[in-house]
Order: sequence, then C-alpha cells, then structure tokens
Amino acid sequence: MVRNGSETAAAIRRAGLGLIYRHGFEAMTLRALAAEVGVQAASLYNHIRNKQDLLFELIREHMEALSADTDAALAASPDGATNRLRAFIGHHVTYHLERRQEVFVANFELRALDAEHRTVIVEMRRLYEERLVALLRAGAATHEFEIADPRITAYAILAMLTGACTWYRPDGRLTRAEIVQFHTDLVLHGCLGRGVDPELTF
Amino acid sequence: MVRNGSETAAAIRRAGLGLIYRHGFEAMTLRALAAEVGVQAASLYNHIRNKQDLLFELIREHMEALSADTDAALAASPDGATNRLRAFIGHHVTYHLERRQEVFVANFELRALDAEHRTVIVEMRRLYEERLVALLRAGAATHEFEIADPRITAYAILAMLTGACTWYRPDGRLTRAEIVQFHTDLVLHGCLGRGVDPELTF
DNA sequence: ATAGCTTACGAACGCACGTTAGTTAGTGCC
DNA sequence: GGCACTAACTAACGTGCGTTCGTAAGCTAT
Repeated sequence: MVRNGSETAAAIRRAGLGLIYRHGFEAMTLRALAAEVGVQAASLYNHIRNKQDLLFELIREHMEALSADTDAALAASPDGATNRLRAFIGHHVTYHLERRQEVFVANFELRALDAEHRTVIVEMRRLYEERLVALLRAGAATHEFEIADPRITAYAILAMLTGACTWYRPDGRLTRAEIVQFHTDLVLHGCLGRGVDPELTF
Repeated sequence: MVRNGSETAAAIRRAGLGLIYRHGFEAMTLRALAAEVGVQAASLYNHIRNKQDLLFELIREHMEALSADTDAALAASPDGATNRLRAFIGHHVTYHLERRQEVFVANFELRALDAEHRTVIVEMRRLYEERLVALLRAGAATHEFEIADPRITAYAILAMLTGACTWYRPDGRLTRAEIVQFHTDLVLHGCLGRGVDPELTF
C-alpha cells in the first residue's frame, strides 16, 4: 500500500513522540515505531534521515513553536511587570499542559542528542529562559517585585510551572485554567497567601 | 586480581549511578560499567543480580535514605507550620543538591523499571510527598498559610525545589545555603516579596 | 596443608538493534 | 502509453547487547 508521503511522515512523528515519551529514546526501537505506524522498519528511512535526526527534529520543532507562541502571548499582554508575568505564567502553563509529551521529551532526552544537536537546543532553551529573567529584572527595577536573584528565581518558577506536566491529567480533578490560577497565586504571593492582608489583594 | 567483595560492589554502584545519570539507564552498557570499575562484564554478576536489579537497588536505597533523613530533620524542627515548612525546604534542597545524581536517576529512570519495581518506588515517593501535603494542611488549618489546594501546592513546591538540581554546580556562584534561602523566600512570600507590607514580616 | 568459598576471568550464546541494498508497486505528468 | 518519482517491501549486514558457563586463583577457617 502506498500512502501519501507527508501523512506517513506525520504519523511517524506522532508515534515516535509517544514512544519516546513512554519508553525513552534509547528504549524505543525503530521496529516498534514502524509497527505503530503500520509499516516496515526500513520504510521509515523514506521519511527520516535516521533515529537521532528524528529526535532532534521533534525537539527543535517544539522549541520553535514554543518560542513563537510565547512572543505572541507577551505581545498581547497589557503593560506592567505583574501583568506580563501573569501572561507568561498563563501561557507557559497552558502550553505545557497541552503538550506534555513534547515538553517531557524536550527536557529529558537532551542527553540522547549528539553534541552539535544538543548545543542547538540548549541555546534555544536559554533564549526562552532569558525572556522570564528579563521580565523579572524589569519588575524588580520598578519595585513591583522583590527579587534577590532574577536568574535563580526564573529557574525556580520554570521548574515549578513545568512540573505540573508530571501529574496533570486532562480528565483529572482540575481544569487547566484552575491550574494556571493556582500557580499564578503561588508565584506572586507564595504559600502564605495574600490573605495575610486582604486589603492588599490585587 | 581478587578484591574485597563489598568494595567492588560499592564501586559498581558508584560507577553505575554516574553512568546512568550521564547517559541514561538504557544507554548504559554493562561492558562500559565494568570497564569503569576495572573488571570484566561477567564479573559484575558476582555483585548484582542483573542490570534491572542494579537500577532498582540504587533508587530504593536513595528513597530510603531520603525518607529517614527527612524524618530526622522534621523531628528536629521547632513547632509551628511555618517553622516546619522552613525545615522541610531546608532539608529537601540541601539533601537534593548534595545528591543530584541519585535524585535525577530516581526521578527520571522510573520508566526503565519493570512494573513491580516501579510500583514499590512510586509508593515510596508518594509517602514522601504526603509529608509535605500534611504539613501544608496543618498550616492551612491554623490559618498560618492560605492554601487553596494543599496537594497541588505540594507538587508545585517539590518541583521547584527539586528543579535546582538541574542547574546547581558546587563550584558555582551560589552556596547551598543561599539557594535554600532563595527558595524559602519564594515559597513563603512569592515574587511580590514580603516587602509589600513590611509590618507583616514574620 | 587443604577444603571451601569468593571473586575474577575469557569465551560464547542467542538475540535484537540501526541501517543499507535491491526491488516492486502505485501515482502523476507529458 | 511511457517515464520519473515516491513509498513501500523483503532480506540481510555487522555490531553490540545482557547474560551464562566453565574454570582459575586467592582468601579463610579448620
């Protein structure tokens, strides 16, 4: 059977992402991937350069989409550091919850990339993190935030937000909007809550 | 050459941990492990049951040590939810920064465990998380904290704290004590800082 | 001294891996 | 209708894997 080529290519990426997510890149065999696509292992090579390149492309495409989407979200945000931070958190959480597989693979299969490919991805990730660092710096400069170390704070926030991917289930107790709300509150006010002085509520 | 058995066993665990940390469990070969220990691959089997069991034992021992150590830290803490939360954060961050390899392996090689072994570890991790959930609940009950969802908050805090392992370097800019301080402030007060109303500082 | 246990070795097994080669069958354009 | 192209197939290559086997050598207790 001869299918449309780009359909097969898309099916390979989709199935590959799922298999890498579930079993890890090293543990995924091309034969298993081919079986899931409904094709012989050798036929994969009509659509991918090789196994390593499939991983790289999956991660690269994810990082590019994330970058473009983040730009759009921040551009749409009202002015002011707090507003922009809210926009960033809302977008990051929503986007990440919607693409848990991509996020997981992009974060934890970096070590399976060879040196050159890894360098490319790490740089893309650095640029993403830098957006939040800059945002925090701006808020600290206007005294909207009280932040001793914007870089460390940015890493901590990102780890917290991205962490939601590990337990979130679409059919779970909480909606994505609720999860965004929780994390926004946590980042802005911490565990003690804003209720300490209700009059300061925004 | 015939060495003391338990020395070799310890060397296997140490080298195995490092290799799994750097390359992943699936990507680590027993021949590479044996070479690092200075032994033939077959000789490993005098000290481990098999490859899978080595991973399980590494993770299990880590989880047991973490559990015991956390109990000790909480037992030594002064009363009160905020104090206990500080103690938990201080201990978690310090312990995790000191054992980044164990932490990484225990968190991200779970999928390489077979079903029964994974069940055991997941349960141990649940019990650990439950300590923080209980702590947050206690603080919410006394109105020391304002927490809408203790479980989600616990997950978020743990993700944030554990995330420090990914960027921390012992020879880096920040000491472990500084990192503890940063994260404690973030958890307790969030980005807006307690400076919003200095009189409310605890 | 010697028996028994521990620890190591070298060689090999059977298997599954990523990848390549050569070929066949549909598809679209002139 | 014929040609070029794409996408699929089967078969096989060489490699490296986890693991087992049989054996040698050192340590320890009698």
